[in-house]
Amino acid sequence: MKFLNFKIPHSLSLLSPRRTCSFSSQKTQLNKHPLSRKTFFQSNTKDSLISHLCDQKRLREAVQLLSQIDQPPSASIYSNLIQLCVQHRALEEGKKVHAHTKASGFVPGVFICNRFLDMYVKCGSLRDAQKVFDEMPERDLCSWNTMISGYAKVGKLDEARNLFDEMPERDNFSWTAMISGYVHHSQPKEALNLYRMMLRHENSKSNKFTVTSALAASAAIPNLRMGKEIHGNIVRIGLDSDEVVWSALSDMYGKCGSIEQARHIFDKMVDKDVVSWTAMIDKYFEDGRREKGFDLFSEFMRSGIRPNDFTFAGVLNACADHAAEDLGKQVHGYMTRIGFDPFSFAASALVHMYSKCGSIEDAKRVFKGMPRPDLVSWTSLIAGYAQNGQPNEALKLFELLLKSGTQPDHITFVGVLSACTHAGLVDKGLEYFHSIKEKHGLKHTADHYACIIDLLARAGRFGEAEDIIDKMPMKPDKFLWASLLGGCRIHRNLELAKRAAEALFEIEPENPATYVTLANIYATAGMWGEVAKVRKAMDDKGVVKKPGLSWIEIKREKHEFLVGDKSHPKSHDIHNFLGELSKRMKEKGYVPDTNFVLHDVEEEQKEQNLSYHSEKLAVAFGIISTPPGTTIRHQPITSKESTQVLYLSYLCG
DNA sequence: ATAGGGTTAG
Repeated sequence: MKFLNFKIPHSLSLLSPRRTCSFSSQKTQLNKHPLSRKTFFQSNTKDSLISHLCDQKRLREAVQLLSQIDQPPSASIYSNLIQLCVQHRALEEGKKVHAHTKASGFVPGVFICNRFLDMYVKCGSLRDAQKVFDEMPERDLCSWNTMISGYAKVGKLDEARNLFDEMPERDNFSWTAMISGYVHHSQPKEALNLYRMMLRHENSKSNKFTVTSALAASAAIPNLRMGKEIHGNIVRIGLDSDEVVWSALSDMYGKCGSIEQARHIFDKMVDKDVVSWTAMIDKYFEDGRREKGFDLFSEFMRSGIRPNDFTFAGVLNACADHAAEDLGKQVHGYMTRIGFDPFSFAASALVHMYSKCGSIEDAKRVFKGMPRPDLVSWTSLIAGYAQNGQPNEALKLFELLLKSGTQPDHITFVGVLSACTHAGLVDKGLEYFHSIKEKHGLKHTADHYACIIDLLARAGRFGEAEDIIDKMPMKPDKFLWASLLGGCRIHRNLELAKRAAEALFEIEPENPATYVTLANIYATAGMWGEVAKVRKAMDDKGVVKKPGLSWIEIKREKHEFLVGDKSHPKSHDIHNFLGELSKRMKEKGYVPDTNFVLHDVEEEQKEQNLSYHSEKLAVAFGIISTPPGTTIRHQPITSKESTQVLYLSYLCG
C-alpha cells in the first residue's frame, strides 16, 4: 500500500531538484537525501491519517490536515472527505475540500464531480452545485439527476424541469425526482401529467419509486380514479410487496375520502412501520373520528413499535383540536419517558396542545424547557395567551420574540392582532398591523385584514374600517364581513350592517347566521318590518336555521342539548340550578345585555319562557355533574355547517 | 453515488 502511495504524488519530485529522474533512481535519491525522505514519509502518513480521521468522523481535523499537503491525495480520500461533509452538512469544510482539488492540480473524474454536486446540493448551495455541473467536461445520468433532484426538492421546479427536458436520456431516478418535486410543491396535476408521459413515451418501466410518487400525486389532488388505476398497475407489475408502496396506497385512499379502503389496506399490511401507523391514525383525526384515532393510537402504543415525533405531533394536535388535555398529558408523560427531540415539532405540538386546552402555565413550562423555541412554539404561546384572557402577556411575549431575533411570520401576527382585540388596544393593534408590512416586510393576508376590521368594528371606529376595506388589495373574505357585521350589531350601525350582510349573502347565501344577525340588528332597532323581510328572504331561499346544538363530555360520554331541551334525565336538576343561578345574578344586580345574545330572536323569546339556550344547558349540566372547581372547557367548532355549536369537555383531573 | 410513504401555528 505504501509503495502505491509513493507513485501517486508524483509532484513530490517537485521538491527534489531532479525531477526527471526515473522511479527507481528517485527512490535511491530519497534514500540519499534525508530531507526529501522525511517529506515523503510525512505526506504518506498524512494520507492515511486523513483516512483514519474520516473513519472517526473527525471532519474538521481531517480537512485541516488536508490543507497542509500541497499534492492531491488519492481520489478515494477526497471521496471519503466529501461524504463526511455531506453527513455533517458542512458547507464550509466541503468548499475547502473542493478548493484543495483545484489548488493541488487534481483532475476529478465524473464520480468525484458527482460527489461534489451531491455535497453542494445537500448543504443547500445550489449555486455552487450548478457551477460544478457547468464546468464538468463529462456528465452521466447521476450528474443530471442530482441537479434535478436538488432543484426539485427546494421547489425550483422550472430549473429542474429545464434540466429534465434538456438531458439526453432519462431513467427512473430522473422521473421520480421530477414527479415528487411537483407533488411536494403543490403541483400534483403536473406530477400526474409527467407520470402519464412516462408511461406513454419512454420505455422506462414503473418501479416502486415512481408509483409511490404517482400515488402521492393522486392523493394530493385528490384523484381517486387515477389512484385506483395506479393501484391496478402495482398489482399487475407485482410491486405490492413493498412497505412504502402499501403505505402510499393506503394514504391515497384515505386522502381521496375512502378511509375504509385505507384501513382495509392498512390491515392487510404485514410489516407496518411507524409511518404507516402514524398516517392511519392521523387519517381518523382528519376525518373527525377522534375516538377511532385515539383507539388506534393506543393500539399502536401496545404494538411495541417505537413512535416518533410525527406520531406525537399528530396525536397532540388532535388533542389540541378537541381540548382533550387529559390524553395530551398522558402523551406528554409517555414522550418524557421514552424521550423526544426538544428541537422537533413534537415539542412545539406540546406547546400548541396546552395553549389550546387553556393550560397556559403548562404551555409556558414546556416552552421554557425548549433549548431554542421555534416560531411555531412562540406563535402557539402568543395565541394561547391572547385566547385565555391574558392579552398583555401575549404582547409582552411578542416583544420578547422580536428581541430573540426570530422573525415572526404572518400567523404570528394573527395572534398579536387578536391579543390587541381582546385587550381593546385599538391603536396598538393598528401600529402592529402597519408594522407587518413596513417593519417586517411581510404581506398583509386576508386574516390580518379580518383581524384589524374586527378590532376597529368592535371599537366602533367604522370610518377607519371602511377606509381599510376600500383600499385593501384583495377581496374581503367572509370572516372580515362577519367581523364587521358583529361590530355593527354591538354599535347598532344599520347602514354598514346592510353592506356587510349583502356581501355575506353573495359569498355564502346559505349561511343562516347572516340572516339571523341582521334580523337581530333590525329587531334591536325596533324595525320589525325589516325583520320580517329578512325572515321572508330566508324562507324564499330555503335557508334553514338549524337549532343550536351543544354537547358536553363527562367521563368520555357525550351529552347533547338542544335549545329548551327537557329530554335529559337530569333535566329537572339542570333547570333548578339555572333558575337558582339567575335569581342570584339578579340579586347581585345583573342586567342581561341583549347585544350579546348568542342566539336568534326566536330563541330569545323562548328563553323568556324559561327555555334555556343549549350552551347554558350543557354548561349547567357540566357544573352539577362534576366536583366543585373542575375545569370546563369550551371549544367552538369552526366547520362550515355549524358555527354555533359548542363543544365542551370535562376532563378528569 | 442520484429517487419513494406520514408533518405543526389563528
